[in-house]
Amino acid sequence: MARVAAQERRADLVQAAIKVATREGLAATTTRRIAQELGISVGIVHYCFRSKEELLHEVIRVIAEAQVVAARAAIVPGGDVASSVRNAFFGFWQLVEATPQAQLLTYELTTWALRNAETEPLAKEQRASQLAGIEAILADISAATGCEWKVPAEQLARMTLAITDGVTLGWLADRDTASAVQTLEAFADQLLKLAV
Amino acid sequence: MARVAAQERRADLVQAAIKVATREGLAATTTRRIAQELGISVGIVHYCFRSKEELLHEVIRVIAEAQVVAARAAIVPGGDVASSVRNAFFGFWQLVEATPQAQLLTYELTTWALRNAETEPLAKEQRASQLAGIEAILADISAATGCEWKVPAEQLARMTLAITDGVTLGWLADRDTASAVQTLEAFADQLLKLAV
DNA sequence: AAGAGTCTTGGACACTTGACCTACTCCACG
DNA sequence: CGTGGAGTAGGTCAAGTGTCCAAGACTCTT
Repeated sequence: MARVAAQERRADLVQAAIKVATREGLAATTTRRIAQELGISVGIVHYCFRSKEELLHEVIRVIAEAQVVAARAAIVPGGDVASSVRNAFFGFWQLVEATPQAQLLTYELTTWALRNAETEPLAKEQRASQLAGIEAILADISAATGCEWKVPAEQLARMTLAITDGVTLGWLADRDTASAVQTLEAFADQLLKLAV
Repeated sequence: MARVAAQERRADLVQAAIKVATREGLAATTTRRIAQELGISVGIVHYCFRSKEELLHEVIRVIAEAQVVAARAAIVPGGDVASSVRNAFFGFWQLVEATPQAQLLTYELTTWALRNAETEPLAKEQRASQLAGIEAILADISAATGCEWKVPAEQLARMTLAITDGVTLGWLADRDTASAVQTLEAFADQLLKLAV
């Protein structure tokens, strides 16, 4: 295999792990399977990472970052509050529909992280970055449209995250897109009533 | 070990599996560990169930039923719409706070079921029964207080499930009870505006 | 009491897992 | 050059997994 710097290999391994986990599930994501994805030998995994767990830590961090970036890029700036909020939800939903397996993976990673004490902080971290991302979007909308929120941005972010998480999880199970979008729109309307 | 009828043993095994999975996580729930929980030999698991998967199918069904029963038992009859809705949310939240690991298990089971084609219907079934349970609760409230809902009960149920799922998942990560309750209350208020 | 049918046992099986090891190849630098 | 260390290949390891089986033990019917 081509010679690659260890640090670059680490990034490659993280990406390979994400690919495999997205496609086949977290349970099927073994060190062998990850190495196979890159066409390299298993030994490299333990040369680049102290353990498989350390690799998964990195996976969670990378995904959390990517989520925030993707969500923020999805919103279309400009327009009034109503269309901004709707656009934000719509952008988010496009992401979900385009990458259902990736969404499922985030839930798998969350439950995995929550199951033992040492990885639990990662779940908190992941959630904190999600909330921060949403708060940033709300601030964007507020700045772009000159509106204010009746409730603190922090609480608004928590409500939004609960909604998106809940709707996504439900849709992953029943795949009823029409209902999911309808629910999302209903919540968007409710949210708009909190704008001044 | 004491001689037990196969059908009874099946129920015992399901309960043992739930105990182990709740306490130690779905990944740690092996056939050996389940048998150990009952103090019986591993062979019995495959004497009573065709496979471990069949056992987990049963686990999902039993848990889904229990959830609905618990949620429905939470509402206090009598009183106005506002207190009924609040009571329902409050009762649900008490269950979550009392059994965080059990809630985590439901998410683990959902992601597990969604990961392969043959168990996927179970995830749908689980969700359908949750929705049906919430619809029943909404109907109860409607009947008891003589109120009507501005939107179809089905959509209302979907919104409620999204909220409870989202808030629960978030709380499992950050354990910020005050914020979770606040978010739940905010949603309850929004929901009340849909009552006539 | 004898037998049939129902449960239980403990071990064996084929396989996968994460971890680790050693011999090797290659490249940059002195 | 040539040498040392970074990077690789491929294999081994013990411990785990779900599944299966033969043999025994219990309980009811005849």
